[in-house]
Amino acid sequence: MAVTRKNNPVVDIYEKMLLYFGKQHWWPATSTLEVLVGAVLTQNTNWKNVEKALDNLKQQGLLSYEALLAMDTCMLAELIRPAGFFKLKAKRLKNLLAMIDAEYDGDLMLLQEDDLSSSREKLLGVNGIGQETADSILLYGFKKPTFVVDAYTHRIFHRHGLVGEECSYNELQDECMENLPEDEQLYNEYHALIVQTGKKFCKKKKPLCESCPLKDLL
DNA sequence: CACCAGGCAAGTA
DNA sequence: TACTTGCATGGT
Repeated sequence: MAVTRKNNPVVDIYEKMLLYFGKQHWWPATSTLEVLVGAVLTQNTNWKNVEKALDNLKQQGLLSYEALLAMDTCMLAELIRPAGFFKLKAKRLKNLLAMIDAEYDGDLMLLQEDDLSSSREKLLGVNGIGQETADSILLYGFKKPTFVVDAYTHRIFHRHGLVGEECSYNELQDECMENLPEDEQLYNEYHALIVQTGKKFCKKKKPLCESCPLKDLL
């Protein structure tokens, strides 16, 4: 009975979200580098604030690998101020650029063309790049088939009894990837839809919402 | 006013 | 290892 797939809540959640919101076509960026920068800037930060920071860089024509590498860290911090944690994130961006410079000769394409596991390890080795940021870069920047897990994923999956309260990033990621075909486009939409659903229906203070499209799956 | 946002690392015991 | 705290702006 290999062809018959039993009822799969991970798939059900996806289909409900897709039906409600439609395709998201992430990541909202016009270059690979913009994905990397946005991935760091959005750490524990509302995307609206990230957009302001990105606009500052764009308006100055400074959203490029070369410009950011050459830029003084204090100046970078001021430009990204609206994104919050700006001094910290300026350093983190510099750390990322320095890694690309040292490990890939400053060539973003070499990082992108590296093996998934190898490039993931390199990203995780950067101070300031954790698992979610690394996976966001790999999936949305480099189109690699890795699943991005975030706080909303944890909240929603736990609410639906799919994972425990104290489950790790890897456990949650495995739960997702084991129940879905290895498909970069699917992972792309899935995480984007989780974020949309989370923002609209699964805030911390609002554990349950009548109009949530996932309500009848509980 | 309090609370939250598309996390991560460092400090403490 | 297992908690706790710092980082910071801007929206609701």
